[in-house]
Amino acid sequence: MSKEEALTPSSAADRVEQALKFLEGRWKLVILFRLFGGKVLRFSELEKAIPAISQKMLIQQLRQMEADGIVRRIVHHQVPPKVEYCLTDWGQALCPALDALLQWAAARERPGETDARAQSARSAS
Amino acid sequence: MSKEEALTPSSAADRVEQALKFLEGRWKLVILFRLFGGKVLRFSELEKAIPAISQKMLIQQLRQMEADGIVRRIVHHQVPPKVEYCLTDWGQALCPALDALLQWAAARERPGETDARAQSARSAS
DNA sequence: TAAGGTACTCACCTATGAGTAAGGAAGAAG
DNA sequence: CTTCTTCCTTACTCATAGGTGAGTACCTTA
Repeated sequence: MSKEEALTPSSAADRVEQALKFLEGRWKLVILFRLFGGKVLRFSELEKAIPAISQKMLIQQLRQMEADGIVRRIVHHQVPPKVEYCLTDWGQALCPALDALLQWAAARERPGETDARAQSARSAS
Repeated sequence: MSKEEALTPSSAADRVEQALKFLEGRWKLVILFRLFGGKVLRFSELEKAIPAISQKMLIQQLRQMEADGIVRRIVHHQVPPKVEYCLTDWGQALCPALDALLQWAAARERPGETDARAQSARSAS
């Protein structure tokens, strides 16, 4: 509200698209929600928690999220290998944003939730 | 906060994915931001406002958004055809959700914005 | 009759993401 | 020396979203 007043429709759309890129990917959200709340899971635990995912996809999505700074990867140099994953602070910070999205979706077909004015002009046939 | 306590990680991820489906599509957000603020534009105006889009893509995205209940289509039965598009109330209600997303994205690489505690466990090498 | 603008449709092509199947490093256990 | 577990990689196929370019229906103007 205080520093950006010169955002055109295009630039705003661009930024949102950039933000959404972090969430794109068939399994990112599933992983995210498994890790919300400060949970720390190892690779095999995630595999068990998400039966439908393949190892390749799991690691691919995890790596992308790690590169994006959403999840943190903790390697324990043991044998057999042990690698744990958890959210970064920034990853945790997604919670309110996703919540806003959920509330928006929940307001579908439920008039008078966001603002009470009825929709006036309908079709000037 | 009051009615849904039984949402598993999977179901929550599912709902967010459902919500994000409404925004998926190369041009949806661009169109959305052109229409935010109660603006009413006709087809040719949208075409001019978004030069990179083709007619097919424009109409495709508009139709999907109309079917989703995000935009309203107003047909004037004139003789050069005139069709106008604007957002529904629900479409307008997307604003705060997208704003939350933007704020989250803006918090990247800026520590101490959401919560001030430093990240403790780093890598148990 | 012909040209032209507006909103829209259709047939086709391609780049990308998702998926499957298989294999590999690196020791510990036997 | 073989086998086991765990995490991860590589090679390949496939479905789909996105994109191009052309065409259509309608009526006006000249």
